[in-house]
Amino acid sequence: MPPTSPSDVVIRKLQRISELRESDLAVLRALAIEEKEFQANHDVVREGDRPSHSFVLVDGLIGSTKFTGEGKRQITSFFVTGDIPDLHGLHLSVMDCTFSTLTPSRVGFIRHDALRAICEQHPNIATAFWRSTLIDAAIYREWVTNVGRREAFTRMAHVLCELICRLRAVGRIQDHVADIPITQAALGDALGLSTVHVNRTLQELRRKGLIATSGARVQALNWPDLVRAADFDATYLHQRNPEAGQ
Amino acid sequence: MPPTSPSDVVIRKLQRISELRESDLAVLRALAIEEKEFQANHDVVREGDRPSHSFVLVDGLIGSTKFTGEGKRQITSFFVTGDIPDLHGLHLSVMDCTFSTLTPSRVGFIRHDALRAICEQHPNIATAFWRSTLIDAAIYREWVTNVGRREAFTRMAHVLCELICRLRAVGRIQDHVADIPITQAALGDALGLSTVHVNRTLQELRRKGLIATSGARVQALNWPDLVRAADFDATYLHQRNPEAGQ
DNA sequence: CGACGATTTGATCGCATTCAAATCGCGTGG
DNA sequence: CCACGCGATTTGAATGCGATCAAATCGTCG
Repeated sequence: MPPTSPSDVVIRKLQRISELRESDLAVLRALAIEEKEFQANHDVVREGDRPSHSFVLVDGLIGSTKFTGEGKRQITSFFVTGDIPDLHGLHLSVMDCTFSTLTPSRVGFIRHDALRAICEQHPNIATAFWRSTLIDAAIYREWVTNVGRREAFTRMAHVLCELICRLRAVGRIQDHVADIPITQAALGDALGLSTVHVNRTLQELRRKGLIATSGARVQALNWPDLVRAADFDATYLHQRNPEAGQ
Repeated sequence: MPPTSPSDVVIRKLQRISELRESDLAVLRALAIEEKEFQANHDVVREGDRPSHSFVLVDGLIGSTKFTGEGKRQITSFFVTGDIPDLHGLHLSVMDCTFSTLTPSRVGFIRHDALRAICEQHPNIATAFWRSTLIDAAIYREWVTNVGRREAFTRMAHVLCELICRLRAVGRIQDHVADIPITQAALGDALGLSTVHVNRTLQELRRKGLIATSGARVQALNWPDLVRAADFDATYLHQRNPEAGQ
């Protein structure tokens, strides 16, 4: 099969979250997207930038990150294949966060003026993009709760559940096995925990038989129990067919 | 002067964050909004609801809240006059969080179908509404960072700075004096802290001469130092004229 | 005055951090 | 093929920030 084109990735993403007409698809297929590769731990867009493009994540894992004045890093959300992490840049001129690759990634850049033209002429597509940013916001909300009110064990289980659900939705998972070469340090930055505690928490999850890890691979050994331990309810992901691939 | 109409509040809000034409204003002025009063600590919209309206906060303070399985509450964001907290409900059918009043509040309900019709016919207004939800998302992002990586003292100072900035932007503040009858318990739920620790943290802020409180009133005694202590940078609020009223 | 919610204080506990060092895993070069 | 280097993971011990529990005080409204 031919390599997936970036615009296909965008189309599939929008189809997962909203209803598109055949005419909309044609418009999106014609969208010019410039592809680029990044190694792990590279900034795609930086806080303070005033970008003229947004980017779609074609493959890999990206984090929206912020730094405190003390230099501590917080990852405020993950992004997987199909996501358009900085779509908000279309209407917010200054970036208030940095988007960094957490694994080697392929991204496609889309000109803002092209997006604006499409949104103006195709309200249906505009709504789909809008909806995409709203789902991102829903995830941020859940993360506030996760970091603010859940203890480390539950918190860790919760992000893992989220990642597995989102990766499954984009076909990146077989049998609850996620191939995520994410470091424990990055997990800590996402959870507001120290690396040391991330390590111990993962050990506890393994000891309880909820997950198995082999290198970068994380496997949910007992999905129902993991979900329960995580206090996880996928509603906030607003997936149209959440049970797909269960 | 005549009492402010809900649609005026909406118009002012949108004007603060984007450029509107005279024709847009006329459309918005014609928007039907049904006003309602709520006491403090009442749910306006609940998690799980599938509302047919969104609401604008005409006066008061509202929190977007979530509960963990253990029954712990997290406030994921505050909303002030002019904000449309559940605008995301326009494109996300199921509510993933509850909106509760933190003080007695006046809110105005706007039908989704009316909003959809406007957005379809006036891309300019649609963009303004979209932008409003993007700013909400930016605030959620900052809160993840605040709760995840800042210690109690800085964290508390940070929310206070945010609240003061936002209240000032809507003319609810004279001389850094905010009239916010918010309980320490609610502050704790917003910060992911216990009520006891909120109390002690506020005492520390007072002891250092950064704030003064008298009942519900919070006063920034030394704005530059408070901002510094808070590690606060208002960029994420995406206000068009951030220095207004400084 | 009485009542109830909010604030304040004191004492103890525990989860997670911090610091330090050892081990593992893997790619590179001798 | 082995030695080396470097980043990631793991382990141990000590510390501390904030939670929890319990009780007193304040404030306001009926």
